[in-house]
Amino acid sequence: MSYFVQVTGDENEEPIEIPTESDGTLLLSSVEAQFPGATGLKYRHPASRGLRGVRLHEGCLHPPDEGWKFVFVCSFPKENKRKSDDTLENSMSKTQRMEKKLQCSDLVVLGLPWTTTEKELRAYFSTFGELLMAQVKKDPKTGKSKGFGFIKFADYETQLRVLGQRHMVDGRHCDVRIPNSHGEAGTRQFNGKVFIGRLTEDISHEDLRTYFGKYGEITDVYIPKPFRGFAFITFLSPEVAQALCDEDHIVKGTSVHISNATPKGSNQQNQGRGGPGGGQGGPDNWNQQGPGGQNMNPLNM
DNA sequence: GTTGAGCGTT
Repeated sequence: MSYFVQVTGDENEEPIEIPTESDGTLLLSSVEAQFPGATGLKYRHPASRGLRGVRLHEGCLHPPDEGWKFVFVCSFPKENKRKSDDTLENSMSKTQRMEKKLQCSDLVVLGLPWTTTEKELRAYFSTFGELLMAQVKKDPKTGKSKGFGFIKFADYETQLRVLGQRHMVDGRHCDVRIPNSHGEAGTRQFNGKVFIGRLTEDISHEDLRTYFGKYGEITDVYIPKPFRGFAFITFLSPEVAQALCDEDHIVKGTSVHISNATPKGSNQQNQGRGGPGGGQGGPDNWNQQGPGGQNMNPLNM
């Protein structure tokens, strides 16, 4: 005789009744059929008021001593590892990525007065809409402005409005354009490694892990020492890395650019190795070791 | 101490 167990994906949702097996156990696969991704069940025990897990053995969920008379809630992986606003932000960026056209990009602001500060830049462009980032590019030695900067808006509509007109900042006409660097570079991705460009020195390993950990498990973060303005992040999932490629992300107020960890100017390191057809310096060759155990691939892929 | 088309420390 089979019994129906009330199972819900969330404590506030209406339960679905799922049939047990003839031996009184509930198959995890039956639960998964209704709640894809579920890894187990839990329930709130009336006496202890605490959440209790249901015993799971070889795909069979075993009833508590009281039987299947509670409402059981599905457990999902990583459920407690993530704050709710994190998951929100996560799914947000996922849907935004599907509509890349509607996503704001960094904008370059040309023709700024030499004296305009980041604060003034922000003050001016904030009048159009929420600003996520504002930077004035300066000479690192003198600290003087180079006369241009970068901004990023939260809303695409705002971006369109700002792009469609000329601007007056501190008494000087300025142009706002889509940066040249925004082109679609190599979309190929061979593993989970991405290049993080335009990094600033105040961004640490931990900052990168914290920020990019939202998108997937990170297996490595590499920041060259001495500082060189870039880093590499390796994700467990190549798909995650792929999805992030060619995007701009704001980490600690700096817009960093993510791109494929493939060297830009396919360097000639593999020449003379006698690959058929002149060895096109592809990923297959990159793991070959040079003399002295040196990795021939400059990017350590 | 300057400048005025451009593009962000691979």
